[in-house]
Amino acid sequence: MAPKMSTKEVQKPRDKHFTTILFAAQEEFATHGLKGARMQAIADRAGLPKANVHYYFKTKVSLYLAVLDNIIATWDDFFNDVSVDDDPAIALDTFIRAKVRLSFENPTASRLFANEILQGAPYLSDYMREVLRPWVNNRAKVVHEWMNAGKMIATDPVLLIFMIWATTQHYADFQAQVLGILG
Amino acid sequence: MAPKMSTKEVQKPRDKHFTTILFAAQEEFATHGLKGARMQAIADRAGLPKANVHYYFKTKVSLYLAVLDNIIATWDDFFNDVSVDDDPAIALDTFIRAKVRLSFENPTASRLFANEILQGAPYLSDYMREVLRPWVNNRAKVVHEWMNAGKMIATDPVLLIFMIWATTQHYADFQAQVLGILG
DNA sequence: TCAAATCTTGACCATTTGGACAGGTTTTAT
DNA sequence: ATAAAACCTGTCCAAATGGTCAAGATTTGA
Repeated sequence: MAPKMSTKEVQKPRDKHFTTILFAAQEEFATHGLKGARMQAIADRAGLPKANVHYYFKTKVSLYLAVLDNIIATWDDFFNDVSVDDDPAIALDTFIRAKVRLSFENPTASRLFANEILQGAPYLSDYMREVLRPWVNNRAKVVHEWMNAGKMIATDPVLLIFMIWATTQHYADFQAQVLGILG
Repeated sequence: MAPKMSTKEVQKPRDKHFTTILFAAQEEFATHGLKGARMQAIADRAGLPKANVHYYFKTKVSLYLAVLDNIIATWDDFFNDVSVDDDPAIALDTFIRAKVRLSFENPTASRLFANEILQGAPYLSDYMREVLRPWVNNRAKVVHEWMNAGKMIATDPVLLIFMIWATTQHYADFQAQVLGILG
Protein backbone atom coordinates (compact mmCIF):
# COMPACT_ATOMS: atom_id res chain seq x y z
CA MET A 1 0.00 0.00 0.00
CA ALA A 2 1.02 3.58 -0.63
CA PRO A 3 3.08 5.62 1.85
CA LYS A 4 1.18 6.45 5.03
CA MET A 5 -0.17 9.96 5.16
CA SER A 6 -1.71 9.39 8.56
CA THR A 7 0.99 10.76 10.83
CA LYS A 8 2.32 14.04 9.60
CA GLU A 9 5.66 13.72 7.87
CA VAL A 10 7.83 16.27 6.20
CA GLN A 11 5.95 16.33 2.93
CA LYS A 12 8.24 16.43 -0.05
CA PRO A 13 7.01 18.88 -2.65
CA ARG A 14 6.73 16.03 -5.13
CA ASP A 15 4.20 14.28 -2.94
CA LYS A 16 1.81 17.16 -3.56
CA HIS A 17 -0.02 15.21 -6.24
CA PHE A 18 -0.27 12.21 -3.98
CA THR A 19 -2.58 14.07 -1.62
CA THR A 20 -4.52 15.62 -4.48
CA ILE A 21 -5.22 12.22 -5.98
CA LEU A 22 -6.17 10.80 -2.60
CA PHE A 23 -8.83 13.47 -2.14
CA ALA A 24 -10.12 13.23 -5.68
CA ALA A 25 -10.40 9.48 -5.28
CA GLN A 26 -12.19 9.88 -1.96
CA GLU A 27 -14.92 11.94 -3.61
CA GLU A 28 -15.28 9.65 -6.59
CA PHE A 29 -15.40 6.51 -4.44
CA ALA A 30 -17.84 8.12 -2.01
CA THR A 31 -20.18 8.99 -4.87
CA HIS A 32 -19.95 5.86 -6.99
CA GLY A 33 -18.41 3.13 -4.86
CA LEU A 34 -15.45 0.96 -5.79
CA LYS A 35 -16.92 -0.62 -8.91
CA GLY A 36 -18.70 2.52 -10.05
CA ALA A 37 -15.66 4.77 -9.71
CA ARG A 38 -13.74 5.50 -12.92
CA MET A 39 -10.01 6.05 -12.93
CA GLN A 40 -10.49 8.66 -15.63
CA ALA A 41 -13.00 10.52 -13.46
CA ILE A 42 -10.57 10.50 -10.55
CA ALA A 43 -7.84 11.82 -12.82
CA ASP A 44 -10.17 14.57 -14.05
CA ARG A 45 -11.07 15.59 -10.50
CA ALA A 46 -7.37 15.74 -9.69
CA GLY A 47 -6.62 17.66 -12.89
CA LEU A 48 -4.03 15.13 -13.97
CA PRO A 49 -3.65 12.68 -16.83
CA LYS A 50 -4.85 9.22 -15.98
CA ALA A 51 -1.40 7.74 -16.51
CA ASN A 52 -0.08 9.99 -13.79
CA VAL A 53 -2.63 8.66 -11.33
CA HIS A 54 -1.43 5.18 -12.18
CA TYR A 55 2.11 6.24 -11.47
CA TYR A 56 1.19 6.92 -7.84
CA PHE A 57 -1.30 4.09 -7.40
CA LYS A 58 -0.74 0.96 -9.43
CA THR A 59 -4.33 -0.28 -9.42
CA LYS A 60 -7.81 0.98 -8.59
CA VAL A 61 -8.04 -1.32 -5.58
CA SER A 62 -4.74 -0.11 -4.16
CA LEU A 63 -5.97 3.46 -4.50
CA TYR A 64 -9.20 2.51 -2.77
CA LEU A 65 -7.27 0.90 0.06
CA ALA A 66 -5.08 3.98 0.39
CA VAL A 67 -8.18 6.15 0.73
CA LEU A 68 -9.68 3.87 3.36
CA ASP A 69 -6.36 3.83 5.18
CA ASN A 70 -6.30 7.59 5.18
CA ILE A 71 -9.83 7.85 6.58
CA ILE A 72 -9.15 5.33 9.30
CA ALA A 73 -6.06 7.23 10.36
CA THR A 74 -8.15 10.38 10.83
CA TRP A 75 -10.74 8.53 12.83
CA ASP A 76 -8.13 6.84 14.98
CA ASP A 77 -6.94 10.23 16.14
CA PHE A 78 -10.51 11.04 17.06
CA PHE A 79 -10.98 7.73 18.85
CA ASN A 80 -8.01 8.46 21.02
CA ASP A 81 -9.39 11.84 22.04
CA VAL A 82 -11.66 10.22 24.61
CA SER A 83 -10.20 8.27 27.50
CA VAL A 84 -11.92 5.62 29.61
CA ASP A 85 -10.71 7.36 32.74
CA ASP A 86 -12.57 10.57 31.91
CA ASP A 87 -15.69 11.57 33.76
CA PRO A 88 -18.50 9.74 31.92
CA ALA A 89 -20.42 12.93 31.24
CA ILE A 90 -17.37 14.56 29.73
CA ALA A 91 -16.49 11.47 27.73
CA LEU A 92 -19.94 11.24 26.18
CA ASP A 93 -20.04 14.95 25.46
CA THR A 94 -16.65 14.81 23.84
CA PHE A 95 -17.72 11.83 21.79
CA ILE A 96 -20.82 13.51 20.43
CA ARG A 97 -19.07 16.77 19.64
CA ALA A 98 -16.16 15.07 17.93
CA LYS A 99 -18.43 12.85 15.88
CA VAL A 100 -20.61 15.76 14.78
CA ARG A 101 -17.60 17.85 13.87
CA LEU A 102 -16.01 15.05 11.85
CA SER A 103 -19.24 14.27 10.05
CA PHE A 104 -19.64 17.86 8.97
CA GLU A 105 -16.00 18.65 8.26
CA ASN A 106 -15.47 15.63 6.10
CA PRO A 107 -18.81 14.22 4.99
CA THR A 108 -17.17 12.55 2.01
CA ALA A 109 -15.08 10.37 4.26
CA SER A 110 -18.12 9.48 6.33
CA ARG A 111 -19.99 8.51 3.21
CA LEU A 112 -17.20 6.42 1.78
CA PHE A 113 -16.82 4.62 5.07
CA ALA A 114 -20.58 4.07 5.19
CA ASN A 115 -20.59 2.72 1.65
CA GLU A 116 -17.87 0.26 2.49
CA ILE A 117 -19.82 -0.99 5.48
CA LEU A 118 -23.02 -1.28 3.45
CA GLN A 119 -21.29 -3.92 1.36
CA GLY A 120 -20.27 -5.91 4.39
CA ALA A 121 -16.96 -4.12 4.81
CA PRO A 122 -15.09 -6.45 2.43
CA TYR A 123 -11.91 -4.41 2.68
CA LEU A 124 -12.30 -3.49 6.33
CA SER A 125 -13.24 -6.71 8.08
CA ASP A 126 -9.94 -6.99 9.95
CA TYR A 127 -10.07 -3.38 11.01
CA MET A 128 -13.68 -3.80 12.13
CA ARG A 129 -12.87 -6.78 14.32
CA GLU A 130 -9.61 -5.56 15.76
CA VAL A 131 -10.13 -1.82 16.17
CA LEU A 132 -13.71 -0.65 15.87
CA ARG A 133 -15.33 -3.37 17.94
CA PRO A 134 -13.03 -3.02 21.00
CA TRP A 135 -13.40 0.72 20.79
CA VAL A 136 -17.19 0.58 20.96
CA ASN A 137 -17.05 -1.84 23.87
CA ASN A 138 -14.61 0.51 25.54
CA ARG A 139 -16.92 3.50 25.10
CA ALA A 140 -19.84 1.40 26.30
CA LYS A 141 -18.06 0.84 29.59
CA VAL A 142 -17.96 4.57 30.22
CA VAL A 143 -21.66 4.89 29.54
CA HIS A 144 -22.34 1.95 31.82
CA GLU A 145 -20.53 3.67 34.71
CA TRP A 146 -22.66 6.70 34.13
CA MET A 147 -25.80 4.61 34.44
CA ASN A 148 -24.58 2.93 37.61
CA ALA A 149 -23.98 6.38 39.08
CA GLY A 150 -27.66 7.08 38.46
CA LYS A 151 -26.87 9.95 36.15
CA MET A 152 -28.96 8.62 33.29
CA ILE A 153 -31.75 6.19 32.53
CA ALA A 154 -30.47 2.65 32.17
CA THR A 155 -30.35 1.34 28.61
CA ASP A 156 -28.05 -0.73 26.47
CA PRO A 157 -24.84 1.37 26.24
CA VAL A 158 -23.86 -0.06 22.88
CA LEU A 159 -27.24 0.76 21.43
CA LEU A 160 -26.99 4.29 22.82
CA ILE A 161 -23.66 4.80 21.08
CA PHE A 162 -25.16 3.56 17.85
CA MET A 163 -28.06 5.96 18.18
CA ILE A 164 -25.69 8.88 18.58
CA TRP A 165 -23.61 7.57 15.70
CA ALA A 166 -26.68 7.13 13.54
CA THR A 167 -28.02 10.59 14.14
CA THR A 168 -24.81 12.45 13.41
CA GLN A 169 -23.92 10.16 10.55
CA HIS A 170 -27.30 10.78 9.02
CA TYR A 171 -26.79 14.51 8.84
CA ALA A 172 -23.47 14.07 7.12
CA ASP A 173 -24.72 11.49 4.68
CA PHE A 174 -28.06 12.95 3.79
CA GLN A 175 -27.13 16.55 3.15
CA ALA A 176 -28.99 16.49 -0.13
CA GLN A 177 -32.15 15.12 1.41
CA VAL A 178 -32.06 17.48 4.37
CA LEU A 179 -31.47 20.48 2.14
CA GLY A 180 -34.17 19.39 -0.25
CA ILE A 181 -36.76 19.04 2.49
CA LEU A 182 -35.77 21.82 4.87
CA GLY A 183 -35.09 24.20 2.00
CA MET B 1 -41.29 3.20 -17.96
CA ALA B 2 -42.24 -0.40 -17.28
CA PRO B 3 -45.74 -1.42 -16.13
CA LYS B 4 -46.54 -0.33 -12.60
CA MET B 5 -46.25 -3.08 -10.03
CA SER B 6 -47.23 -0.77 -7.23
CA THR B 7 -50.95 -1.35 -7.02
CA LYS B 8 -51.79 -5.01 -7.09
CA GLU B 9 -52.97 -6.14 -10.47
CA VAL B 10 -53.93 -9.54 -11.72
CA GLN B 11 -50.43 -10.72 -12.43
CA LYS B 12 -50.19 -12.66 -15.64
CA PRO B 13 -47.97 -15.70 -15.24
CA ARG B 14 -45.69 -14.31 -17.90
CA ASP B 15 -44.90 -11.31 -15.75
CA LYS B 16 -43.29 -13.61 -13.21
CA HIS B 17 -39.81 -12.83 -14.49
CA PHE B 18 -40.58 -9.13 -14.40
CA THR B 19 -40.82 -9.17 -10.60
CA THR B 20 -37.84 -11.47 -10.26
CA ILE B 21 -35.67 -9.11 -12.28
CA LEU B 22 -36.93 -6.11 -10.34
CA PHE B 23 -35.84 -7.67 -7.05
CA ALA B 24 -32.52 -8.86 -8.39
CA ALA B 25 -31.84 -5.38 -9.72
CA GLN B 26 -32.82 -3.80 -6.42
CA GLU B 27 -30.16 -5.82 -4.62
CA GLU B 28 -27.48 -5.17 -7.19
CA PHE B 29 -28.20 -1.44 -7.34
CA ALA B 30 -28.35 -1.21 -3.54
CA THR B 31 -24.94 -2.81 -3.27
CA HIS B 32 -23.09 -1.16 -6.14
CA GLY B 33 -25.08 1.89 -7.19
CA LEU B 34 -26.19 2.71 -10.72
CA LYS B 35 -22.75 2.89 -12.33
CA GLY B 36 -21.32 0.01 -10.32
CA ALA B 37 -24.18 -2.36 -11.07
CA ARG B 38 -23.58 -4.89 -13.84
CA MET B 39 -26.39 -6.12 -16.06
CA GLN B 40 -24.76 -9.56 -16.10
CA ALA B 41 -24.74 -9.62 -12.29
CA ILE B 42 -28.43 -8.71 -12.21
CA ALA B 43 -29.15 -11.46 -14.72
CA ASP B 44 -27.19 -13.94 -12.59
CA ARG B 45 -29.10 -12.96 -9.45
CA ALA B 46 -32.34 -13.46 -11.36
CA GLY B 47 -31.14 -16.76 -12.80
CA LEU B 48 -31.77 -15.59 -16.35
CA PRO B 49 -29.67 -14.93 -19.43
CA LYS B 50 -28.69 -11.30 -19.77
CA ALA B 51 -30.53 -10.96 -23.06
CA ASN B 52 -33.75 -11.90 -21.31
CA VAL B 53 -33.29 -9.10 -18.79
CA HIS B 54 -32.90 -6.72 -21.70
CA TYR B 55 -36.14 -8.00 -23.15
CA TYR B 56 -38.03 -6.71 -20.12
CA PHE B 57 -35.96 -3.58 -19.53
CA LYS B 58 -34.38 -1.96 -22.56
CA THR B 59 -31.56 -0.16 -20.74
CA LYS B 60 -29.85 -0.16 -17.36
CA VAL B 61 -31.23 3.29 -16.55
CA SER B 62 -34.80 2.26 -17.34
CA LEU B 63 -34.40 -0.73 -15.04
CA TYR B 64 -33.02 1.56 -12.35
CA LEU B 65 -35.98 3.88 -12.72
CA ALA B 66 -38.40 0.96 -12.53
CA VAL B 67 -36.78 -0.14 -9.26
CA LEU B 68 -36.99 3.37 -7.80
CA ASP B 69 -40.59 3.62 -8.94
CA ASN B 70 -41.38 0.37 -7.20
CA ILE B 71 -39.78 1.50 -3.93
CA ILE B 72 -41.56 4.84 -3.97
CA ALA B 73 -44.89 3.08 -4.46
CA THR B 74 -44.29 1.03 -1.33
CA TRP B 75 -43.32 4.07 0.68
CA ASP B 76 -46.29 6.02 -0.54
CA ASP B 77 -48.61 3.42 0.96
CA PHE B 78 -46.78 3.82 4.24
CA PHE B 79 -46.93 7.62 4.05
CA ASN B 80 -50.68 7.45 3.74
CA ASP B 81 -51.00 5.25 6.81
CA VAL B 82 -50.67 8.28 9.08
CA SER B 83 -53.27 11.03 8.98
CA VAL B 84 -52.88 14.62 10.15
CA ASP B 85 -56.13 14.33 12.06
CA ASP B 86 -54.86 11.53 14.26
CA ASP B 87 -53.98 12.14 17.87
CA PRO B 88 -50.38 13.40 17.80
CA ALA B 89 -49.13 10.66 20.12
CA ILE B 90 -50.69 8.00 17.97
CA ALA B 91 -49.43 9.59 14.78
CA LEU B 92 -45.85 9.70 16.00
CA ASP B 93 -46.04 6.18 17.34
CA THR B 94 -47.42 4.93 14.07
CA PHE B 95 -44.71 6.74 12.18
CA ILE B 96 -41.89 5.22 14.19
CA ARG B 97 -43.30 1.71 14.06
CA ALA B 98 -43.98 1.86 10.35
CA LYS B 99 -40.53 3.22 9.60
CA VAL B 100 -38.81 0.59 11.72
CA ARG B 101 -40.84 -2.17 10.18
CA LEU B 102 -40.14 -1.00 6.65
CA SER B 103 -36.42 -0.60 7.33
CA PHE B 104 -36.14 -4.13 8.62
CA GLU B 105 -38.52 -5.82 6.20
CA ASN B 106 -36.89 -4.35 3.16
CA PRO B 107 -33.45 -2.99 4.03
CA THR B 108 -32.36 -3.28 0.42
CA ALA B 109 -34.94 -0.73 -0.65
CA SER B 110 -33.91 1.59 2.16
CA ARG B 111 -30.30 1.33 1.09
CA LEU B 112 -30.98 1.92 -2.55
CA PHE B 113 -33.07 4.94 -1.72
CA ALA B 114 -30.31 6.20 0.57
CA ASN B 115 -27.71 5.70 -2.14
CA GLU B 116 -29.77 7.70 -4.60
CA ILE B 117 -30.08 10.55 -2.13
CA LEU B 118 -26.35 10.45 -1.36
CA GLN B 119 -25.72 11.44 -4.95
CA GLY B 120 -28.09 14.38 -4.78
CA ALA B 121 -31.11 12.36 -5.86
CA PRO B 122 -30.47 12.90 -9.60
CA TYR B 123 -33.37 10.66 -10.57
CA LEU B 124 -35.64 11.65 -7.71
CA SER B 125 -35.47 15.41 -7.51
CA ASP B 126 -39.04 15.94 -8.69
CA TYR B 127 -40.34 13.35 -6.29
CA MET B 128 -38.34 14.91 -3.47
CA ARG B 129 -39.79 18.34 -4.07
CA GLU B 130 -43.36 17.34 -4.75
CA VAL B 131 -43.96 14.43 -2.42
CA LEU B 132 -41.38 13.95 0.28
CA ARG B 133 -41.04 17.59 1.30
CA PRO B 134 -44.77 18.28 1.78
CA TRP B 135 -45.09 15.02 3.66
CA VAL B 136 -42.39 15.94 6.16
CA ASN B 137 -43.92 19.35 6.69
CA ASN B 138 -47.26 17.64 7.20
CA ARG B 139 -45.85 15.28 9.84
CA ALA B 140 -44.09 18.21 11.48
CA LYS B 141 -47.44 19.88 12.03
CA VAL B 142 -48.63 16.92 14.07
CA VAL B 143 -45.56 17.03 16.25
CA HIS B 144 -46.01 20.75 16.71
CA GLU B 145 -49.54 20.27 18.04
CA TRP B 146 -48.17 17.79 20.49
CA MET B 147 -45.68 20.33 21.77
CA ASN B 148 -48.32 23.02 22.08
CA ALA B 149 -50.36 20.63 24.20
CA GLY B 150 -47.37 20.42 26.53
CA LYS B 151 -47.00 16.71 25.97
CA MET B 152 -43.35 16.93 25.03
CA ILE B 153 -40.33 19.22 25.25
CA ALA B 154 -40.39 21.87 22.55
CA THR B 155 -37.92 21.34 19.75
CA ASP B 156 -37.78 21.66 15.99
CA PRO B 157 -40.38 19.17 14.75
CA VAL B 158 -38.65 18.66 11.42
CA LEU B 159 -35.38 17.91 13.14
CA LEU B 160 -37.13 15.45 15.43
CA ILE B 161 -38.55 13.60 12.46
CA PHE B 162 -35.10 13.43 10.93
CA MET B 163 -33.65 12.04 14.14
CA ILE B 164 -36.21 9.25 14.15
CA TRP B 165 -35.60 8.68 10.48
CA ALA B 166 -31.86 8.63 10.99
CA THR B 167 -31.93 6.14 13.83
CA THR B 168 -34.19 3.61 12.15
CA GLN B 169 -32.52 4.08 8.79
CA HIS B 170 -29.17 3.47 10.38
CA TYR B 171 -30.14 0.06 11.69
CA ALA B 172 -31.36 -0.97 8.27
CA ASP B 173 -28.34 0.35 6.45
CA PHE B 174 -25.61 -0.67 8.81
CA GLN B 175 -26.57 -4.25 9.51
CA ALA B 176 -23.06 -5.38 8.71
CA GLN B 177 -21.46 -2.88 11.04
CA VAL B 178 -23.89 -3.56 13.86
CA LEU B 179 -23.46 -7.31 13.53
CA GLY B 180 -19.70 -6.98 13.32
CA ILE B 181 -19.47 -4.89 16.46
CA LEU B 182 -22.27 -6.38 18.55
CA GLY B 183 -21.32 -9.90 17.49
C1' DT C 1 -55.90 -25.72 -35.48
C1' DC C 2 -52.90 -22.40 -36.68
C1' DA C 3 -51.25 -17.93 -37.14
C1' DA C 4 -50.14 -13.90 -34.58
C1' DA C 5 -48.11 -12.32 -30.49
C1' DT C 6 -45.09 -12.93 -26.96
C1' DC C 7 -41.13 -14.77 -24.89
C1' DT C 8 -36.21 -16.83 -24.79
C1' DT C 9 -31.44 -16.92 -25.77
C1' DG C 10 -26.73 -17.72 -28.00
C1' DA C 11 -23.87 -15.08 -30.62
C1' DC C 12 -22.23 -10.87 -31.71
C1' DC C 13 -20.74 -5.79 -31.71
C1' DA C 14 -19.24 -1.02 -30.42
C1' DT C 15 -17.62 1.36 -26.66
C1' DT C 16 -15.62 1.91 -22.29
C1' DT C 17 -12.38 0.83 -18.91
C1' DG C 18 -8.26 -0.51 -16.12
C1' DG C 19 -3.86 -0.77 -16.88
C1' DA C 20 1.00 -1.22 -19.40
C1' DC C 21 4.85 1.06 -21.29
C1' DA C 22 8.37 3.61 -23.65
C1' DG C 23 10.44 7.70 -24.10
C1' DG C 24 10.84 12.18 -22.39
C1' DT C 25 11.38 15.80 -18.52
C1' DT C 26 12.60 17.34 -14.02
C1' DT C 27 14.73 16.83 -9.56
C1' DT C 28 18.32 15.21 -6.45
C1' DA C 29 22.71 13.91 -4.78
C1' DT C 30 27.58 14.01 -5.31
C1' DA D 1 28.26 19.28 -13.92
C1' DT D 2 26.35 15.02 -14.50
C1' DA D 3 24.51 10.74 -13.69
C1' DA D 4 21.01 8.45 -11.22
C1' DA D 5 16.54 8.65 -9.47
C1' DA D 6 12.06 10.17 -9.61
C1' DC D 7 8.35 11.93 -12.18
C1' DC D 8 5.24 12.72 -16.26
C1' DT D 9 2.22 11.45 -20.13
C1' DG D 10 0.67 10.13 -25.09
C1' DT D 11 -0.37 5.99 -26.98
C1' DC D 12 -1.75 1.61 -26.99
C1' DC D 13 -4.22 -2.89 -25.65
C1' DA D 14 -6.85 -6.77 -23.71
C1' DA D 15 -10.82 -7.41 -21.10
C1' DA D 16 -15.24 -6.11 -19.57
C1' DT D 17 -19.62 -4.18 -20.43
C1' DG D 18 -24.17 -2.39 -22.22
C1' DG D 19 -26.82 -3.39 -25.66
C1' DT D 20 -28.50 -5.65 -30.43
C1' DC D 21 -30.32 -9.15 -33.26
C1' DA D 22 -32.05 -13.01 -35.57
C1' DA D 23 -33.78 -17.35 -35.17
C1' DG D 24 -36.30 -20.43 -32.54
C1' DA D 25 -39.71 -21.78 -28.71
C1' DT D 26 -43.96 -21.05 -26.34
C1' DT D 27 -48.37 -19.06 -25.45
C1' DT D 28 -52.69 -16.97 -26.89
C1' DG D 29 -56.90 -16.03 -29.28
C1' DA D 30 -60.24 -17.02 -32.75
